[in-house]
Amino acid sequence: MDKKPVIAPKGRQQPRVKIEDVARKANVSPATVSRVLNHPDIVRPELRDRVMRHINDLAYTRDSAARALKSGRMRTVGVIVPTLALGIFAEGVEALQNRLSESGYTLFIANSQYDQRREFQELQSLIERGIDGIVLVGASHGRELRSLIEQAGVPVITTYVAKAGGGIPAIGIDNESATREMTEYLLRLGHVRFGAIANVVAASNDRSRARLEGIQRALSDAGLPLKPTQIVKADYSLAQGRSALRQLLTDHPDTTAVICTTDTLAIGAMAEARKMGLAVPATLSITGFDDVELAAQMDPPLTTVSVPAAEIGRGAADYLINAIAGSPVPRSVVLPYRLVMRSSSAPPRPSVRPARRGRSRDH
Amino acid sequence: MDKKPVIAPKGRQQPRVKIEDVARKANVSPATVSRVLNHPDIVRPELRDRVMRHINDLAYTRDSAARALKSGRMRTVGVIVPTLALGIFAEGVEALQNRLSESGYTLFIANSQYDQRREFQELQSLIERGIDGIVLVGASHGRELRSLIEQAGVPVITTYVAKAGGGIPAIGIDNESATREMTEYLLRLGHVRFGAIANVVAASNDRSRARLEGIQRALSDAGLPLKPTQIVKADYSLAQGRSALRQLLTDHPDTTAVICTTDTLAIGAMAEARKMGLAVPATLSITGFDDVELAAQMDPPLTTVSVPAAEIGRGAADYLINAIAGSPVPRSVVLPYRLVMRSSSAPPRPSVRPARRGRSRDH
DNA sequence: TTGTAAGCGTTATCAG
DNA sequence: CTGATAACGCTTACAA
Repeated sequence: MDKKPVIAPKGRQQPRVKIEDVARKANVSPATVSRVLNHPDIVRPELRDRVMRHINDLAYTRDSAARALKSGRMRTVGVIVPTLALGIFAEGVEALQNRLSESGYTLFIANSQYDQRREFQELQSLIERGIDGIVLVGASHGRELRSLIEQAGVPVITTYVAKAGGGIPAIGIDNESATREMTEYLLRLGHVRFGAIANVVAASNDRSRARLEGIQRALSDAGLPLKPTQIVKADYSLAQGRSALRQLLTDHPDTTAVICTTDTLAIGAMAEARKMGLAVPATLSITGFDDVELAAQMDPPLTTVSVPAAEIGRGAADYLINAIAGSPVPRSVVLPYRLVMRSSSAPPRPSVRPARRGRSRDH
Repeated sequence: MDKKPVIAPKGRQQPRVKIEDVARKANVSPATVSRVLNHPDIVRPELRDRVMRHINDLAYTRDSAARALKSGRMRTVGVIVPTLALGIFAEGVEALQNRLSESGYTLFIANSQYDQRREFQELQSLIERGIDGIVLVGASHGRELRSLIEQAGVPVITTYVAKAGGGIPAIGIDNESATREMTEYLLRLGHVRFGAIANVVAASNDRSRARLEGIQRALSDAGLPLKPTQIVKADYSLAQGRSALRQLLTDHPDTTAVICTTDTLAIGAMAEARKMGLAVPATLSITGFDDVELAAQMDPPLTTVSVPAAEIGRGAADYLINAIAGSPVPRSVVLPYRLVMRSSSAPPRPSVRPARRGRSRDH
């Protein structure tokens, strides 16, 4: 009896079963075995069954490297997300993988940490791997990357945005329009002193940039353009949501509505508001973006924009599967977002103004 | 002279640059080009540089299928997680991918939705893809799956647990010991009426099962064994944390400490406690597990167990890289967890009991 | 140090 | 309907 050493044995295990082994056992040629697997309908049923039995007996599976070499197709798709730490991307990737898996594709994953150089490198590595399709996130991609894609001649789709430059097809939502609507909703409630917290620190985060533009545009159109100090830039952490709110209220203590470009920031802002003793929404309305699971469970529940991440993932999978097969595909797919009005937003308190203020009358 | 057949490989655009093209341009043999790429040190520098120039000129990259076929190595690793929706897994996958990428490996990802059958199928598909290593999650894997792994002869490691059955190496924490410590801490604070909320609904969630056992064992050892109604089973959603707390307090209104097997459940429980008007921690102590980003930002901040997810991901990558290379590898790696005492836990209020009691003297 | 040539396992073509 | 055979693009003995 051999005692298991702490050290893994270096030796290669028993050689893989190959098509020839099956052929020999079944007394047919390798070609026939191949046909049984790839075109069962052109093999005499009786023979087909016999071969199949041997295939199962030997637990034979085709070598994917050899298949890929022969056919030029890997049946593999790659995705590069900025990070998996954001639930919204994780959800999209999960849906993408599930749909691809149903169609016999396998998914390579990589992350760029919001760094365009890293994105390029990871993509290069994936292309060298011979992937048949590429899923990216966002609209901002260097022209270097676009020419890499072009040269590789691999179908690509970018996600979470409604359109992208360089002729790259996209599937996602119109981020700018979503925040514009959200802002208009707050305007209708009667707000006039706004603040925005936007995670536009990462150069490549065009989603948040578009969202910020939506806010700015709506407010400009309403004759209430945001001053630079009314916009606090942050990364995507909860803690930055807190400090951003604090800074915003230091500069503009009379703000009544804060629009955040992600739920994470909004949740941080709500936490800070609570700590500062500000009632949400009585004193301050706060809104987010993404509709993460927690949003609905906050106290008060967070008003936000729901992003159909799973649908984006599935749509990207379908797009690529069709494109790879040479089937016709749409140029772009704009998915609907959904404004979810919850209790973190309300009309501003009428009595907020400077001077001494009497007791609030509304409750 | 064999001209290229009229029927080009379906769908391929301009034929790929191959090693022979580079060789011709550089006036060397294909073997030399190959050596420049794979063993640069054994090629005369001058020649090497010339070849390199042509490689760059033509933007040549090796066909990975052909390489894999020849070498029997795909330089590819696969991971199967229950879901990416849990930040803890997303974080681990991200770290895993980053480390693998540094070593020239690419990561296939799949998810099982906590379903052992799906896990088996996904693994089968990955193995057919010729992956060189496998990362799994948790200790519970059917013997069918284990024999599949054995037969494939591919290195494997399972994560987030300290040990697994079937001789599978593991990297992770001792979940049972962690909750035992947490429970003992609450006992030391003076709690005697406990409740547990555990996401043990998914049959394959052995992490939470182990955590629950840790709680039970500590309480049994303290002579305070949990009754079945003191244990509420849930899935891993925030909403279930809410309803679980409500149910627990319906059955045992005098509970002073609730131990949850995940932060998500704990956060749900805290939300519900607030809604019910129960002060945390004054009336009720609540603890979680995972130390997600939000835990520290809660009000009050959540006492929890910090799980080194990134370290687990990196460790799994290193393990596989070594195992694939035939280097010695440890049988298992137990990583330290960290109890993070925050303000959601405190001694029970002395005045909860029936009969009158003197004022507490300790403060 | 560089070139030649033999496969790696599969599948498509063509002949039987 | 089935069998022999020639690639697919690359790496690595082995030869020069």
